[in-house]
Amino acid sequence: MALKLEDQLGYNLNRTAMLFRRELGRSLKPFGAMTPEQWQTMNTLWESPDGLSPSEIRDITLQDLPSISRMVKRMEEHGWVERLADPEDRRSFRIKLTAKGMKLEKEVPDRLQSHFQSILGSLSKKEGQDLLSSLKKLRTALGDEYS
Amino acid sequence: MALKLEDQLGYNLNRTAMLFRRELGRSLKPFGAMTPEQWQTMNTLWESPDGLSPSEIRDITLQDLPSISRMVKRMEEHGWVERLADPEDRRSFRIKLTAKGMKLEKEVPDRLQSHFQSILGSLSKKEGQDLLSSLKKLRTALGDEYS
DNA sequence: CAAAAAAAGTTGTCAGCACAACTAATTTAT
DNA sequence: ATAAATTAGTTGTGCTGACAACTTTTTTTG
Repeated sequence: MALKLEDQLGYNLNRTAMLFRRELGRSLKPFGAMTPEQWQTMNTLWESPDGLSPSEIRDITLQDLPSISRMVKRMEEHGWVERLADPEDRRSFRIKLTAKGMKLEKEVPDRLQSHFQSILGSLSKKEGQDLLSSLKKLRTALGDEYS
Repeated sequence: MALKLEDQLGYNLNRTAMLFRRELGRSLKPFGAMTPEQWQTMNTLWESPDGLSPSEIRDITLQDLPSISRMVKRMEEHGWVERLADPEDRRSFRIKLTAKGMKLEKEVPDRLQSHFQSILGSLSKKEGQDLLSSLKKLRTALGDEYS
């Protein structure tokens, strides 16, 4: 190919995301076997007092429904969430945090945030903004529609 | 959190990479059930006439050795590659393309390349360069050392 | 209103990531 | 030179991504 692998966007995008996920997973290890995907889901739930349906989680996190279905089962077993019937649609249900799940919000993110901020701190403010803007453009080109 | 999810770098990075991989997988579908990871591996092999060891593939693609071990088995079954003893190190071996595997280089990438170039074309030349540069900085911050 | 189409989840299967535990071979140290 | 440490790869397990097939419920059509 014309371009060296090291200078291809797709390669760097994928590699950076993999490293990021790996680092997140390892940082999460001390906190009760929470996976990156579970952490992402917990994050969305911490911001959603009314709970979320599996479909809503899918739209936010891009996980597929089968994975969410099985992940929620595990999160229930951990006691972080519970499934409540959706009064409006009997096909669906609401996933809501338990008291235990809510407590995790205070315990987990603090150290994580400082850790990842130091990583993102390797970029200047402008670089960060430009990166964000470019990623959003790529998302649009990849057919991702967002608000 | 202070930042909306939609404006977090990690979120956008992960989401863009997932969309990219998904799109690649779907584009690859017509070509004999090749997965994105297998395609990435084939790409490195097309540029390595002497073959690669599993460890070398790991360094290039960031896949882990267990996955590579099992992936190579499948690629052998497809008849794309073969495993040859490494005369220098009996623990290792060389993975080399078969004639069938080499032929795939001409058949697959053409349409793929134009497809993904149109996606990457949503960024200007400068945006692409800046994106690349920022991703490399993040890689470094994430402990990835590269030439 | 009844039939058809669409949507929400679940389950099964295959592929990949991460990690642990293991074997075999090579390198380093004593 | 032998013992210890390291390296290369494999196998097993749990979790996730993608897709197909399926059930149940809701929405749309005729």
